[in-house]
Amino acid sequence: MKPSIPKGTRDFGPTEVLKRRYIIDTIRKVYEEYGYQPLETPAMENLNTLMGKYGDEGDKLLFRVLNQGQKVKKADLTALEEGNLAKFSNSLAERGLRYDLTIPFARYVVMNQHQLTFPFKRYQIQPVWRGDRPQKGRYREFFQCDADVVGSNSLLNEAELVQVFNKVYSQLDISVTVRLNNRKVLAGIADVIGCEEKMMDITIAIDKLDKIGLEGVQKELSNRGLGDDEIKEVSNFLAIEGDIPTKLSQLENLLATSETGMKGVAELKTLFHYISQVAIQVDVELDVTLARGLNYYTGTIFEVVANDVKMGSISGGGRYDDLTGTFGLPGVSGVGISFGLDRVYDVMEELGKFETISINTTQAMFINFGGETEAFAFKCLQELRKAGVPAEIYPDNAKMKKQMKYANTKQIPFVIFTGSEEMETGMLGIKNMETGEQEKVAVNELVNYLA
RNA sequence: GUGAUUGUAGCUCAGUUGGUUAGAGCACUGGAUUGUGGUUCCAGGGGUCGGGGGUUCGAAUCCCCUCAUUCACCCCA
Repeated sequence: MKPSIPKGTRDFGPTEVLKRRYIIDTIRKVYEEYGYQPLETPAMENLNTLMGKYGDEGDKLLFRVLNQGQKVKKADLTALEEGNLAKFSNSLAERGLRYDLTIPFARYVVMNQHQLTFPFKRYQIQPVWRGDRPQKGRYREFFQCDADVVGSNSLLNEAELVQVFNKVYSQLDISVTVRLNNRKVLAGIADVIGCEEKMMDITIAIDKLDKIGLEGVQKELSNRGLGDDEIKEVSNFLAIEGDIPTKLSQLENLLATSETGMKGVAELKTLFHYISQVAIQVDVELDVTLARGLNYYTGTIFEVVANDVKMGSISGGGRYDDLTGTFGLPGVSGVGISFGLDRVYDVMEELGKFETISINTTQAMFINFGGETEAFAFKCLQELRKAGVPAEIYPDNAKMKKQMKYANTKQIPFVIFTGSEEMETGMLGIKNMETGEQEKVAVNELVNYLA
């Protein structure tokens, strides 16, 4: 048979793993610097934990884990006959692969509420699964790097998360724009035009502004059932321009009649004030058209895009006022962000940011000359490892050329010769693979030489 | 779920209006060089042309089906 892996999944070879680890380590260190603590949850959750949390689209994209053993008898064949495929497929599975890290976190918080000290700050770097059609920057298995804080309404949390974006992307040397908005502002827009129930339709439409333009948005609003006057009012919001204080005051004017909207503006004002107090190198924008994010966001919304690469958002996040409510713990507010590891990787690859990262860890390799010298080299090797120097010996007495080629391909910086002559004199030949120079070094000097 | 795209050696790709034994570069193996890689030269191995069916004297090439890929829409990291 021809070997293959499932659609939208990937193998990661040694160099890819090292590059991915570099990104993960960068994010993890910044998270820890800001007081977030690690958490890991199972790949699988009970389906009822997951269902209904991500909208209809999300439910469709959930990977279900088929029931096994006696549980297959639970299959609802009546539903199948009636053509109710959704009901039928739900009867086949009770568990599913996690779709994001936020819902499992909420579940964890509720289950452990009495053990946790609030505000609780956690980070989580694990894979998630979605049954999308793969395309650029979109995979069926991908890593998210989340940081969330629950049990605090303070906008200082939001400000710190912007700092986290700033620090991580500065360290990774990616030029990005952090876009900010507030769900309450979006609700306010629907509010002032008297279409509260159409908030989702409006946000989905205006979110496409940069993609389909003003006329496209207006057309979409019309398709979604808005009248001409209402569309005109929405257009006023799309026309907001200028620096952040200007935008905020324009928003204030337009939203004056909406309590919710004004609250959103006030929150944005506070957040931008906090941000202005600290050093931020990346671009931070207020974008009224930013609507993206999952259904449960209620306050601040974050999105990060790379400035020099055409790719969807590489990070996102937001505040959710009642995330744990569905699990029986109402009134706990949280805010969090997520880095899309795979997209960050793709961006860095496209920008050539990995060229300076070393793909090798082995510092020295012993050539294997066979016979007694093999054991001698093996013994010398132990000295290096004991001193913490990553080293290896070529395991077979292969041709010199083959061994050298192996060291060269693996980019091992030093090759050590321990033939019969070296064994007698105790002076080992050590070759610098970069310069091609070779020297004689005593066995007990090896560690110092390589240090 | 919708619409396109591309499938030829391990990888990246040529392959003319359908015409002899399907090619190149890189990679790999051996040799020039029996204790010295990365440069050079020589030689070699490696192909169900994604799969199935059809048209034809003849198909990598044209038609149909199918599978896979990539991209876009929807939605999202």
